[in-house]
Amino acid sequence: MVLADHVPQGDPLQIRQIAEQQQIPDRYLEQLLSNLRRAGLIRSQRGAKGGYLLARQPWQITLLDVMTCIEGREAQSAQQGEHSLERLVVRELWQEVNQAASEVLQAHTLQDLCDRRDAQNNADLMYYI
Amino acid sequence: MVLADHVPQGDPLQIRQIAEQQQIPDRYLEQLLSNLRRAGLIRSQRGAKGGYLLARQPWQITLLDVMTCIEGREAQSAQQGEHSLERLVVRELWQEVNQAASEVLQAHTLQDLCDRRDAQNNADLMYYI
DNA sequence: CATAAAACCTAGCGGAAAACCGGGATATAC
DNA sequence: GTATATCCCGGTTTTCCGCTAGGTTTTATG
Repeated sequence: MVLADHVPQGDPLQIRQIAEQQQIPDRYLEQLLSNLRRAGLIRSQRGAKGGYLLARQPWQITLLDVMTCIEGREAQSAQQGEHSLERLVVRELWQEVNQAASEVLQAHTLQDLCDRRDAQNNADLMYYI
Repeated sequence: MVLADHVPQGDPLQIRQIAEQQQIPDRYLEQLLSNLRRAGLIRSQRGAKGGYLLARQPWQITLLDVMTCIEGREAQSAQQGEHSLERLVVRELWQEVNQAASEVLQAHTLQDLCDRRDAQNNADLMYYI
C-alpha cells in the first residue's frame, strides 16, 4: 500500500522509508520485498537512489497476488499414500474453503484498500470536527 | 464422522476405537475430543463402558461448529493500540475472507461429509468392477 | 465393596515454520 | 571512486502444532 501511495511520484521508494512509516523491522521487510520482486509484483533498482516500484498499476494487483507471494505455501499435494476415505473428502471440502477465500482476495486490489483507508481517514476527520 | 457413523448403534464410542480406525494417536485424539465436549458438540460418559456420543444429530452439526472447536483461535481483537490505518483496513478485509470461509463451512454438515464419502466409496467400487 | 475400565486434567517435549538479525557481496548514481 | 542502496545467505529467536506422559476421577460389574 505504501508503494501504491507513492506511484504518482514515480521515483523508487527505499526499504528504510517504508519500514519507518509502517514500523516494521527493515531487515525483515527486505525479505518480504524480495519475495514480491521474485514473483514479479514489484521492480527494484539497485545502487544509490535505488529502491522499489510497483511493477503494475495498483488496480492491477489483487490481494491474492500479494498473499500467494508472502505466504510461500508449497502445496503438499499428490501425496495420497494411505489417506482414508474420510481424509479425502475432508481435503476436498478444505479446497472449497480455500477457493472461497481466494475469490474474496482476488476481488480486491491494492487500489481498493488504499481507497478504503482514505475513506476511513476522511470519516475520522469529519467526526473529529 | 466416525461418531456420526456410529449414531444408529446408540452406545458410546471409545477413544481407542476411533483412534485405531483413523490411525490417530489416541492420547492426542483425547484432547481433540475434550475440546468438542467443552464446546457441547459431543457428550461423554465416564467409567467402564464409557465413551463419546454426538450431542446432536449429524445433520445438525456444521463443519463450522467443528472447526471453531478444534482450532482454538482466541481473537486478539480490540487491541487497537497504535494500529496504523493501513493495518485497520487490512484487518477488515481479512475478516471478510474469514467470513467467506466460514460460510462455506457452515453450509456443510457432518451428514453431508459422510454422504459424500459413501458416494465416493460406491464410485470406487463401481470402477473396480 | 473391590477392581478394572474408561474419561478427565495438566504439564511438557520436539520439530517446523514464522519473525527477525548480521555480515558481507553486488550494482549504481554522483 | 565512493557512498548508497539492493541482494544473498546463514543464523537466531519465538511461536505454534502435533504428540507424549503421569496421575486423578468416575462408573459398570462381579
